[in-house]
Amino acid sequence: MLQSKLFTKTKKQAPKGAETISHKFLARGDFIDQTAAGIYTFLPLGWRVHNKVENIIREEINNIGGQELFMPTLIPKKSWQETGRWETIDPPLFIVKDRHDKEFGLGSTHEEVITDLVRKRISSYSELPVYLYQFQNKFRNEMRATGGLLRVREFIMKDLYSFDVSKKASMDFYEKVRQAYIKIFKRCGLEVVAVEADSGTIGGDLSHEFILFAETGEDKIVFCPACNYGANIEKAGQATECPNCKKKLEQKSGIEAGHCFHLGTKYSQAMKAEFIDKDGKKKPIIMGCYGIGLGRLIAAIIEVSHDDRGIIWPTGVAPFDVHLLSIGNSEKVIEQSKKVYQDLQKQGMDVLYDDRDKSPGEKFTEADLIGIPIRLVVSEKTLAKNSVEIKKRNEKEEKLVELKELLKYVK
RNA sequence: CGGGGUGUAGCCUAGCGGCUAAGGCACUCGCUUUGGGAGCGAGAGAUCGCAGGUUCAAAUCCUGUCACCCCGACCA
Repeated sequence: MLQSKLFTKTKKQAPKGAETISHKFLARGDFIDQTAAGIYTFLPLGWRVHNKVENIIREEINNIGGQELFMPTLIPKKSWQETGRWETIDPPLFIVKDRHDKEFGLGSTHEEVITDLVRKRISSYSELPVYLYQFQNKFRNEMRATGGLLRVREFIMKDLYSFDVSKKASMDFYEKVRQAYIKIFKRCGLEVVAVEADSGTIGGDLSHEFILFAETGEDKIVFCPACNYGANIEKAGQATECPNCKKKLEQKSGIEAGHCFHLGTKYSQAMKAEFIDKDGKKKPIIMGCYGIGLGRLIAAIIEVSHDDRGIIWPTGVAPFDVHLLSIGNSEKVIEQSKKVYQDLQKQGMDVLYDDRDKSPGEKFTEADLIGIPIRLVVSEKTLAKNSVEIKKRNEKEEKLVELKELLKYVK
């Protein structure tokens, strides 16, 4: 894409109110725009990142047998009442009325809807397991939104629901999701730990949070550096030594990047989602649910991957693969830049080409802020040596490579 | 929801009873410039969040209201 056509514009100063690093850089790079408290627009660059992250998650969840579907945002009161959550959900639902005064809760989580789907279609053990997921807007009526994308009131979540015939099968899948999550976070450049947590109003008998250690995190956890045991501080209570290895526990703060719940039969019993087992008896389906908030994940990536100049996107989640800058506006430079741009595109690379008539300093500074992993420069200087300069965002030194060798270095 | 804070041009800020509301970024035009947010000149852009009040005079003081931010509580 030509940067001269890019809708968004970077800013020298972050808007007032932006306090966390991720919020400042997302705002300055014009990845997002605030519409209201805790409600954001993803602008073209931000949405590209969002799509990259979404696709990583999609691949990994498909790999463990997930089938993608899409459920509605408007969920009738009746559905929530089946499980009693119309009253008990906290933070409370956003409630809207239709023109006949009928009430709906905007989806904050979809156990009721999906359990209804499954009970209408599943009747035998032979039809299980099923693993269903979606990417969908979630609405959370929080008391207060904080930290840019870290805690918002509307966001897109990947929510996966598992339906198994036995506790053992369900726990095996729970473990598979855990492994898939580790892969997802790794591909996003994050090292996370799974810690024991409370299951809140979602319910169930077992729950893990995937925590990324970061100063800006609002989740407090205790962590055992010796054996990697961890627990949410509410779950851990007053414990000061590790229940596994008895070593001293450390307190850390972190960002909750994902959450797994083993629900058991909480929803299937309430909603009569049952199957006929081999022995001919009706049994409730064993369920689990698994969420990742995409916006928060994106913010988390920035919290751990940046320098004082801007974002350092890990390869794979960056808005573009390559940022090509042309310095100087001689015919030769422009012609050669265009050629490099086209050649890279032919190779299937996603290239942002800074074709604007701006000062070099401005282009460099903006490139660092936006944080695309590979930066190429075409200028009189590089052309004198028949070369292109290449610099990785996460490295200090740039180097010259010959034009004909370029593809080897970029791929 | 309790406590604190802030609303001035698209963004960041100055002005805090007194003349035509000031500066930086961004924007438009011209010339220059081209390896780390360029220089000079010209220009456009604001009912000072909104409503009411006090005053000869209100961006400035008072009351109300709305919005946003921070701390706390809450958090699927």
